[in-house]
Amino acid sequence: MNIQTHIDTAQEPSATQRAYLSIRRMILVGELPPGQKLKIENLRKILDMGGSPIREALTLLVSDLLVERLDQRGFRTAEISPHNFSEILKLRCQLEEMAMRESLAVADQAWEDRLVISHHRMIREPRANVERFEELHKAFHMNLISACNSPVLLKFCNQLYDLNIRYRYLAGKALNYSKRDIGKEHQDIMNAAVDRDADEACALLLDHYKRTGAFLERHFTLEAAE
Amino acid sequence: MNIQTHIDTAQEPSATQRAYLSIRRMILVGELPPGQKLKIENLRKILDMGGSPIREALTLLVSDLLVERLDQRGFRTAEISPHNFSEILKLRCQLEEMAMRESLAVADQAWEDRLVISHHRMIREPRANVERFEELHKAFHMNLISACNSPVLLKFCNQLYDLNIRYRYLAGKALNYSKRDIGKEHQDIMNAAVDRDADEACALLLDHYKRTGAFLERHFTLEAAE
DNA sequence: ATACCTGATAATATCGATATTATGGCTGTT
DNA sequence: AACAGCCATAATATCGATATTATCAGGTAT
Repeated sequence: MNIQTHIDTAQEPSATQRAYLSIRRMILVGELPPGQKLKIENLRKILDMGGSPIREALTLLVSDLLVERLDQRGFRTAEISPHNFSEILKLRCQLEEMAMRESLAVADQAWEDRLVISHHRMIREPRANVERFEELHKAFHMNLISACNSPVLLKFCNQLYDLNIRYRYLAGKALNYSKRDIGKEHQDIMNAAVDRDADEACALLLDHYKRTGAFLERHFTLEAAE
Repeated sequence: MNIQTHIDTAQEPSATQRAYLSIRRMILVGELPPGQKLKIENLRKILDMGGSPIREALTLLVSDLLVERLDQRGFRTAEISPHNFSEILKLRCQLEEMAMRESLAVADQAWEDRLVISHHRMIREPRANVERFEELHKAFHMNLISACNSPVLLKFCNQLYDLNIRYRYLAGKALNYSKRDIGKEHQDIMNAAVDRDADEACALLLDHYKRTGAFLERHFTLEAAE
């Protein structure tokens, strides 16, 4: 429910857990569009369970900022807006820079191993399987900052990552990476990180984010203007 | 449930809302000590309501980091530790500085009015009524940064504020303000803010936090060593 | 004596049903 | 014709009960 990007305690998940993961996924990939009303009855049928775990899952999603609760009028998926996107991008850059610097300052061998492994897995995954790739992509980015000795900061970064990826999914095919070599960007960031070169790693990371950000910003601003 | 520090839609609150506020208060002021098991049955008796709103309130508190959920073993209040305290203090300083600068950069007359009013109310409140004073104290601090056009950042600051205040309550009477003039510190921060002097306001604010922080840090570190 | 298994107990997680509350169309009035 | 108030409908919020799961004490085997 929280961070646990790399580990996954393979237990039979509770109904709440299943509901949380399912609904979260549906929101992130856009199956449930922004502003969509979330009727308990509907979700019950889809997920085949009682109302209580659904309510609980939705409540968890509220604090992830992926769902909004209205007085006594139920839940709906969070709205999107150009401003909200800019806000998330900006915060993400600031918090991840903090986290990166702290992480690199105390990073040990175990961290380095984690990082290299997650990078390897990411580049080995065919880009065709979008959701799986995004999962590995997130794992890589979270591992960069994972040595940072601040669970709360990591939690915030994790949340912001999810909020951001939602916009990426919503932009969907419109995303145009043609002028970029994403693979090289990742490689360079990792190299700088392994060298413990915080300035360089942060510069590359923020550039990595801002490139995609600038594109998406334009995309959503234009779309909102329609 | 979210920010709403200054406004309060005076509607009859739902059972969930009541449970959330009650339990949150009990954790913050230390009536429910750190690590305390939270049995639904107990809370039902105390709050006189069904189990569902309680569960939902506890779920909300999980994402406030005030409550922890254990697999299938229920809930308990979050543990405390010197390291956790330092982490919160540090994050708070960094995030509030960001928020303060953004807030002052775009602050308008309405913001200034809000700030002055909340300051006035705070200094008028007798310190005897601790909980009421703390409420006003929080309102003042949140108002400083309230013009910042970033709801997510405000939400984070709000959360961190609550996590921090919990430590203050736990230290309780041990808190020794004798060498400080808290009233003047607040006044100076407000003056700098009203002057839109971001550097000065931030310097004073961080000093304000770090003074209390340094004391509490010592307090909890010593206590943990016992 | 220690460790492991087992059953009784207590607590949780979940469900189905009910009471409460919002919504939207309809009627009557201005 | 437009608007306000009202009623039927649908959805939510909440409750009480049940099934599932963890905990812990007591007993047995090593």
